[in-house]
Amino acid sequence: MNMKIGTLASHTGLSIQAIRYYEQQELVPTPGRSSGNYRIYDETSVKHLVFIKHCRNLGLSLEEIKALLRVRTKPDETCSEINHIIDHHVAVVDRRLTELQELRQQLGALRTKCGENQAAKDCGILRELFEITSP
Amino acid sequence: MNMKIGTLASHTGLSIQAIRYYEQQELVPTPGRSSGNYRIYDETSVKHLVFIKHCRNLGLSLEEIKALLRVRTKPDETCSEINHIIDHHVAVVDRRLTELQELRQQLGALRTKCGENQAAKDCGILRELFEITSP
DNA sequence: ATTGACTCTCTAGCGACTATAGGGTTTATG
DNA sequence: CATAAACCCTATAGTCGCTAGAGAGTCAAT
Ligand SMILES: [Zn+2]
Ligand SMILES: [Zn+2]
Ligand SMILES: [Zn+2]
Ligand SMILES: [Zn+2]
Repeated sequence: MNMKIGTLASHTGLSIQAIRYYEQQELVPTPGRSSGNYRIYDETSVKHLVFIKHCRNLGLSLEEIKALLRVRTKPDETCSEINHIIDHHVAVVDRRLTELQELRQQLGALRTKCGENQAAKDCGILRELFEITSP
Repeated sequence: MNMKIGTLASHTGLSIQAIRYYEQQELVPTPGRSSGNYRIYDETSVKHLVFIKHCRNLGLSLEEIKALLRVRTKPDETCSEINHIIDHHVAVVDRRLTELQELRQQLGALRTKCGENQAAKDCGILRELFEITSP
């Protein structure tokens, strides 16, 4: 049942340093220690960290995850903050998507300016980068 | 013709600190100094920094920009490295786009799990985040 | 002479870790 | 039982591309 940090790391797929970092940032409760000062975890710790990992995979920041975890400890309050966080995050992702799509298009256009191996002084990409004034 | 760093900053739209940072990272040549130890720039500096700014707007890293600038100083070599950099960068952007699109879809699906303000213990979002095991 | 606007260097901070150094602990093997 | 391998500890520095600040110096105008 009990395990040390290495086992927890392989059970969760997180790195040992990441787990210690989450502890320092107060996303996970301070674990107990063995006689040799090793951190001791159990199955609850695994679930807790898998929750965090899943949120990180969705791109949530540690502060956002912290807020979700806080709400989880107050099961009788409303979950409006949760909806708020997800909605905000969706908006951020949408904005970033739009930016990246524009970028992609500009890069594609730029790439067509050079056929293959020309002399650098004749390279259409360099010319374009040097001449274009603003996006 | 000559100008100090503040003027250069407003001519290029970059911050003063960014310009000094580019100098430190050797993306721009060490500028001359006035008697009072102020950096002195000219029109060439403006073009140089606008080039950098344009590349940054395309998401290129400072190292990539450094490589482009190096090629520009060797006008008789081939521009194959330039194509290489752009191609690599397009690939990075494409990968990131795919990731973000998946993320967006997962977030959208997650958001539908909660109607509006329920009690936190009944919130479908929290439940989903806690139960889903892997992406 | 004193303000104010500008500039200088140096340092710390952001986010979310990773990597290293220099130790201590536990476990397995001979 | 001794030793080596594997594991763990803390503390610190580094990543990237800047931003923000402290504390000092310079230059123009009033
Ligand atoms: Zn967010
Ligand atoms: Zn070319
Ligand atoms: Zn790139
Ligand atoms: Zn809810």
